[in-house]
Amino acid sequence: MLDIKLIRNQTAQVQAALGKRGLYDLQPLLDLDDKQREIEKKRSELQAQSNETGKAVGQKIREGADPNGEEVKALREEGNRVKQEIGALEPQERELNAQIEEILLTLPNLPSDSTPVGKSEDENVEVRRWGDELIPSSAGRLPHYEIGEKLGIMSFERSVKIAQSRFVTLIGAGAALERALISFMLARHTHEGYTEILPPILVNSDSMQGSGQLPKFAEDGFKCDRDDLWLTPTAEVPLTNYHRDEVLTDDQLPINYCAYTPCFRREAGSYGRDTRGLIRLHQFNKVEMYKFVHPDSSFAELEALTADAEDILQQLKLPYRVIELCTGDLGFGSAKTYDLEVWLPSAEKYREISSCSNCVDFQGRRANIRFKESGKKGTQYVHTLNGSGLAVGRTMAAILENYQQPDGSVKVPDVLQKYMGTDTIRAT
RNA sequence: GGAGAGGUGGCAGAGUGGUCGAAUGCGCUCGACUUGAAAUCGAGUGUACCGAAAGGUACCGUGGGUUCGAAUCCCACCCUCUCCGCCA
Repeated sequence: MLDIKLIRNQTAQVQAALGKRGLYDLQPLLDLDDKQREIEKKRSELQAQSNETGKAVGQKIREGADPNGEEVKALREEGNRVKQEIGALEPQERELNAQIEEILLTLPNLPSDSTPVGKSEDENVEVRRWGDELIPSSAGRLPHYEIGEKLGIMSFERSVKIAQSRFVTLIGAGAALERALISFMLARHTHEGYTEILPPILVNSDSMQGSGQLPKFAEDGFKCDRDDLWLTPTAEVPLTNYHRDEVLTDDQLPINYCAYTPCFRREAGSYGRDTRGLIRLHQFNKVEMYKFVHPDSSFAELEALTADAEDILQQLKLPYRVIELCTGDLGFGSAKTYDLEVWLPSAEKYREISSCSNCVDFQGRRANIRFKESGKKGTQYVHTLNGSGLAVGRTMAAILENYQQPDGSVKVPDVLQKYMGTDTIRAT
């Protein structure tokens, strides 16, 4: 959520920054804000008057005036009159506040100054590449889902029977590889100072709003209607809301969390795309990293977070590149985002496997997460960052394709062998 | 699912219609004492909104209601805890 004060006082700058993402007209919001403040001012003056009257009644009675006498009665009537005036203003103010809130909740974050300006993903900027020399020749490379089915370690057909399309069932070494990846990633992150969290993966609507999925992206989520609970689309949701409505102290920051969770997404609007394989499923596993940090350090923390995600790919020896998203492709809550894209030989393409974002104070304001700086008055909103470290299914896909061998087997990456108890996956 | 208890400031815990944003204790900050620390003593210490400021307003789980006036009374809802049932 954007700061209404910022919008009010620096309208031109905010308008320009939003303009880089698309078209947003702030004028209706500003008009509502003007009206709201005018009414609030009036109402609070009347309220003061009413408080005075109330006090006067108490005063008189304590001084021995007849509670039913003329003097007190006159004051009561005065009180009633003021109360009526207030009663007329209150619904107006409530309505205005609701409208303002509604607009604020649908405005995306401002892109950072350093974010490249562009309309679509075509204008994203490649920042760096790693592991070019590891890219295998693509001759004879099968797509991961064919490898998986040949090895007997994944089944899409049976998953349709159990659930529907866009689900996978992993079998034997496939299940073990998924589990190995989760363990490996968590071990790496906890070793580097991230505290492991295993949160609820059903979350309420307040949580979905706090991290930015609601109200705008209700279509994308799976919901349990009877309970007002949603299946988490990402661990970012429970992790953000873990500290919702809290006031932290500056010596607690930065807070680093990592979490493994299943993630659930409808993937509405992508019906024709990635219909086969592990790339786009309704349910997938992800290890997420999340930071609550001091505003002064959030952009440096984004570099660190991205490096933490990259380290997983480097340890797995998977070639990848780092993309900085342009303003037109930036996520709703993000001010600056790096995507990590891993090389998929069968497609001869890089595919997104991680997204690392600095949301600055956007989620902090939505979820009301503040911190107190010792020696300073008042509170400030924390800055939050999130990054996949990594999407597990896509990592599995990348391993199967990059590590496949001429005989049809798949070599297990060195760092995973101790988790798998084997160095090769073969058809059984 | 059934029965009961309860939700007050960073924490603990008073407060059952008026001067209560809220006693007291702990914690925290500053000061005094001390070589330093502890202990002790003194002062201070919530958040948000409006306002240039003075100041004003709101907030005692949430939302309504009664009243000139509500933490306190009434209604609804939410949540937590205990016991019973069920259950991995």
